[in-house]
Amino acid sequence: MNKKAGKGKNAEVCSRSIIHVDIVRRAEKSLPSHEILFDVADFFKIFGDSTRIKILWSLFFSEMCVCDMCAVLRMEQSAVSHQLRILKQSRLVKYRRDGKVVYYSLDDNHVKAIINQALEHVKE
Amino acid sequence: MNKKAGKGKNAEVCSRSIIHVDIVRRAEKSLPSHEILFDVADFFKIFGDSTRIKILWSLFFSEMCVCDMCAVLRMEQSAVSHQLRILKQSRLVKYRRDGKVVYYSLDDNHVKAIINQALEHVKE
DNA sequence: ACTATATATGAATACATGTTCACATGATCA
DNA sequence: TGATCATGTGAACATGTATTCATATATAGT
Repeated sequence: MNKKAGKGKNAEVCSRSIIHVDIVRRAEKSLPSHEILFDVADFFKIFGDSTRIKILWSLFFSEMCVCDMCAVLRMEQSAVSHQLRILKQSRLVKYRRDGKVVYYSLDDNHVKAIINQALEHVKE
Repeated sequence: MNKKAGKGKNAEVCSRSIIHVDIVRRAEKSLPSHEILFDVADFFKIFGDSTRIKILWSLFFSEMCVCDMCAVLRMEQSAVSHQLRILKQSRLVKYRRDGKVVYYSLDDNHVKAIINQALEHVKE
């Protein structure tokens, strides 16, 4: 079947004759490393959940305790805490403790701009 | 155990006494509708996969056929086609057919800006 | 020390999603 | 029409992820 046998896992996925070599080369050269592209995707993944979007949006105005967030989101405290942990690990939010209450706030200036950009896009 | 039994599914998740009512009200008022927030999250979800990021990035320079993309991404044609379908449905890419070959290109001016913004963030 | 309260977290569950495989579709050419 | 090639797509599979439940931790007050 395959005339170009012997190449093993590097076998081309379709006949090379139609490939535009210059375009492929240029794209390959310009692509950032796998690690960076992975990090970029992971960064977007954080915003890819409406619960986290709501949390971030709520923090646009002021810091907020977990209990307040549960009220705004109408979600269980546990679910909110789990999402806050993800946002914390991503350095998008920071927190301070005051007695039993933990207050969260934005830890990144670009969050608002990024979300608004997407919002504009969604609104057509 | 629960002194406030009888409230069923609407039971508050923590004692109301510590809630900052004004802050909660303001956040509630400012939050866009569930549908919009869902769409925003879905929009980010598209960018939350490194394969799709690579595809979009490759299209920064020129249109490209599926076969070229497979070469750039070193992935199977089927996997690339599946991702192209998602990008197509999201109106981020468009395509034209030329004989057997299908050429894809960006269909949204903001894609480059959005990805670059994330890239800057990732690079610290 | 004991109780109450606010938050965090591990495990379980249900659901979403990316890739592969096998095959279908659509186009060109003999 | 039959063969070949580029691409599309449904199903299966594996993996990832958001929420819930139960429980742990941390702090304050008695």
